[in-house]
Amino acid sequence: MTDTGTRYWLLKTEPEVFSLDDLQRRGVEPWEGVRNYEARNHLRAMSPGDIALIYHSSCQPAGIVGLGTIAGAHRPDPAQFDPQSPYFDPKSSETNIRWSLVDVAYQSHWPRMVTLEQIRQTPDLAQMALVCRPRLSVMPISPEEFELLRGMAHA
DNA sequence: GCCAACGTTGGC
DNA sequence: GCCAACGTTGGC
Repeated sequence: MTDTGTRYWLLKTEPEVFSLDDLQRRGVEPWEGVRNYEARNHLRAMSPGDIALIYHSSCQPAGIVGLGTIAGAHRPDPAQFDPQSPYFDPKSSETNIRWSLVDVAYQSHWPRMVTLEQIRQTPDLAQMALVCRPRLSVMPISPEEFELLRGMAHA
């Protein structure tokens, strides 16, 4: 019997490029441009209905601002085949699809942002890849971490 | 298959 | 905008 429980993921985005407000306006957005194999493997492990914690990076303050849901199975990222795209990858082909994306649907803004600083100051969150692996842009979140973060957002 | 050079990420 | 950390590339 495979695990069918809801899983939790963290997705980073630079709000100057694409923010949670943008996701709310769009409704659903293809999460394109992930070009790191570990992050890609996490995308490929996602299932429809999984929860995405949306994290704003490269801004002041950085932190988790709300939630999305994974809206469909992963699929090839079309940008890898588009020479006009900044995410073009000449080594990708139809028979060697290097990069994947998932579609992310807007769910909610949290009542208050949970900042990176708060996360760092919380001992039970010190194992998060966000802290230990600062350059990873897609990462799994445990149910325990999710509940703790959700509580901080609603405190 | 090692590893130096290079490019990118992301906090500050 | 700086720069440390670190993932990726490519010459050997």
